Amino acid sequence: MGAVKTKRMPRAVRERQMLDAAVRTFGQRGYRSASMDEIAELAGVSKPLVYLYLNSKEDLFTACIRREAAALVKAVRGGVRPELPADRQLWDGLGAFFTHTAEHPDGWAILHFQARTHGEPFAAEVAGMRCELVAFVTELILAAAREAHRDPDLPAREVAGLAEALVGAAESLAAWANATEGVSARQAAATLMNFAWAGLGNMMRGSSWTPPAA
Amino acid sequence: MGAVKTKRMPRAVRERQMLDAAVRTFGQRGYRSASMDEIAELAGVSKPLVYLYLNSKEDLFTACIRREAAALVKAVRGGVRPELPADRQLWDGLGAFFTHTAEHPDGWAILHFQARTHGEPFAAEVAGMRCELVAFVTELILAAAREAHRDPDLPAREVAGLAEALVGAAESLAAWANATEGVSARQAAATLMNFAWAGLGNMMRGSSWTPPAA
Amino acid sequence: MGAVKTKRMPRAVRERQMLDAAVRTFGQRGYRSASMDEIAELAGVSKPLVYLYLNSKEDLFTACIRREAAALVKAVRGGVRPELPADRQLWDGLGAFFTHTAEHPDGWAILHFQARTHGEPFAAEVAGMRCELVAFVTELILAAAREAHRDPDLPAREVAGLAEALVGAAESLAAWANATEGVSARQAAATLMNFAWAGLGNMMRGSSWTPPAA
Amino acid sequence: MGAVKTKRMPRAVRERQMLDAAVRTFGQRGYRSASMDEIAELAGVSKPLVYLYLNSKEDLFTACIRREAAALVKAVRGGVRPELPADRQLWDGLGAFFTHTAEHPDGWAILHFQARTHGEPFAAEVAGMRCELVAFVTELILAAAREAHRDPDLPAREVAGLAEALVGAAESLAAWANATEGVSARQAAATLMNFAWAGLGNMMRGSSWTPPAA
DNA sequence: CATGAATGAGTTTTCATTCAT
DNA sequence: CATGAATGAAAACTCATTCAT
Repeated sequence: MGAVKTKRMPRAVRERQMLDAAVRTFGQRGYRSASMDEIAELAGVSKPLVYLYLNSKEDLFTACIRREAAALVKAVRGGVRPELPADRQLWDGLGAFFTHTAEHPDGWAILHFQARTHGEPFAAEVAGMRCELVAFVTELILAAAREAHRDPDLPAREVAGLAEALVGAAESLAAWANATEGVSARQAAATLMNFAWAGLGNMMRGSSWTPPAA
Repeated sequence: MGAVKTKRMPRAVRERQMLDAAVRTFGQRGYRSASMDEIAELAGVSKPLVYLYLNSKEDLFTACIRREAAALVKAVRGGVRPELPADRQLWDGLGAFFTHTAEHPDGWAILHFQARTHGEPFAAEVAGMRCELVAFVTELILAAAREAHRDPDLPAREVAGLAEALVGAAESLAAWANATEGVSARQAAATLMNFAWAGLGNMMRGSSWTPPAA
Repeated sequence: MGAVKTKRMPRAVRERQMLDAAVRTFGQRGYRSASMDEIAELAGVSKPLVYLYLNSKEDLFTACIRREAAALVKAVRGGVRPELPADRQLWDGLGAFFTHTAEHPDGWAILHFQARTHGEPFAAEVAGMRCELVAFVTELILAAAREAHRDPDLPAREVAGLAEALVGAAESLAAWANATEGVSARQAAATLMNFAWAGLGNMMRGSSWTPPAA
Repeated sequence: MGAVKTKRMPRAVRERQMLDAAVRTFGQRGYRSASMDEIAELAGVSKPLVYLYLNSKEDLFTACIRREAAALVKAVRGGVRPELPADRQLWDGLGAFFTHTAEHPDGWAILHFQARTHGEPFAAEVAGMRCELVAFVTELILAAAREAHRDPDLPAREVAGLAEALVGAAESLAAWANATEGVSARQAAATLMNFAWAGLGNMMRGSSWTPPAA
């Protein structure tokens, strides 16, 4: 395991090794419990080199978050083809999401668990990624409405709520699917797709559950 | 006025103060970052007293989790009246859930973020509570099916998936509602209720979105 | 075990219980590792009472040393009958010594191990007891010389050395006999008696091993 | 002059300094009372460095025991010349023993007092060294018997008892010689040598003190 | 560039000891 | 008398971080 003791590698490669090690360590131990010693050792470099390239533990963690967030967004966006119908795009996007999180459990642990539990600087970083995903889902909802020849003037607040709930449910299900034996990415996607499509149909039909007067 | 340095309080009172301080500190700083010093100071007692009453940081954290989990379950169960129809019960339960989490943000942070990111002993504690909530939702789904004079032989796996997604979405929305200015517990509940009711209707109708052959 | 929760016992009894508990705890855990909490609990009294009666941990330990030292000296002196010949007295004294230390292992641990490893105040206390024993042995040696109609002008320094070596050997053998399965007090005494009697005979005969010029 | 705050020394040197400081501190204060702070300060380094090189207080103490035990055994074995007669070897060995313990009082305190009073892991370490010494003495006793043209079938148990008593007496006398003004290593060795030689002669002659019927 | 050597500041935890009731 | 409530002080140990070489 670990990197073989090779010398004089270009900086970019070294940095990648460090980030790999950091993601793994942060993902498994958590931000506070992970030690720079452990990360440096796993990366196969000396500690001062980590500091030279990545400044501090905080910066290192931030770099991890950014890299993993970008990778996730790229995977989701790259998983859909814009020329297909909206429902198919949503399906493909969910599939890509669950597949990516299942294949990068440490990265997902960082984004979902660690980054949000250690103060503003990190939480904000993840919030940015979440925004992108919510925006992406919102687009798809509106596209679906257009395709159904519905007036695009769906109530903005409800669309926002739907998108938010959908992303939130996806995040929860990702953890569940990762942890539960026998639940595949495809099954998780199917469960959620049904959920989402029903809610969306309801909304476009204008029919909804009416809360009591309270 | 305020918490003047009062001395010699009965043990039960002091323990409550300590737990209050601990919940707040753990919720805001995270398990590892929270220091026993800070907790003791916030509780207005010396550190040795915290150890005398609560043994260790681990035990203290566990005690926090238990108390907050019990309080949340009690709030949800106490928010519904079993003689009402199932949909009304679900609505009331969701309302109670969002209200309670909004009113106890630190407790919710502990349950949702901190406890799950710091190893088995803690995660298991929360998993117990989650099970109770999922079971509660599952009951309601089945009750709703009965009330609609549907055969109660809904596919178990789908009901489980629905309940899981619903609870997961609720958990995510709780954080969102807490963080987003202008989103009330009532609104969060409404969004989710619509979502849930549509999914449930779909399921009972047997209609669902069909994934492509892939 | 422990003392049954009885109230209002005379001070002397309470003190005895505390010393019993302290001897046991100090003997097994060592001076530093023994905690006042543990001692108080084992004695079946509250901690402040221990302080009321015995002042401090140091004083408590000193009291233990004194009691156990006195008991040991009393056992040895009480084990011999002055009207018997010197060799029989030595034999009986050694027997009493090994029997007592075997029957009071915690007390012996305090005297032999703990008291000597924790600084002057305690070491001095034990040194006193040792002096008594050495003096006792010296008496016997001189008595033996008299009985053998030897001039009592044996070289003082050699007598001192012999007594010292004898007591030292006895102390070491006590630990060895306590720890080694199958070595009884009687056997330990026999081994040492042979040793001693031979050395004594040698000395009285004036014959001794002569060191090289060096 | 003196130990000016010198920096950046090779690891081996620093380790030696730390062990020196630890032996001194443990020897004088005892295992529990010695603090890592004090040891680090006496060694002229920071505490983390002590932990970096020697892991824990337990490991540090074990390292001390090992070093001092090895040094003592080496001194004794190195003090004798195997080509000389057995009695001369015993004399030289005792001399080396008393000289070494007198010159390294802290090391001897660790071996004789501290290590044996603080639980198995440490006691076992010393027991090993003791075994070596007892074995060495046993060899010499048998050699002496051979030189005296005695049948080498001395009773094993008695030889063991003699060796044990001899080593025990030596250990006790070492403390006595260290503590008593005006008792040199040579004198201690002479006292014990007489003792031993007489006992040995007795044993080879088959004559011994006979305990009363009891 | 790369690294072995080094540390300041902080962590959890324990313990002897004292009062107010 | 007896005790539950409370703490100051210090212990072992860890970690992010920096230089001199």
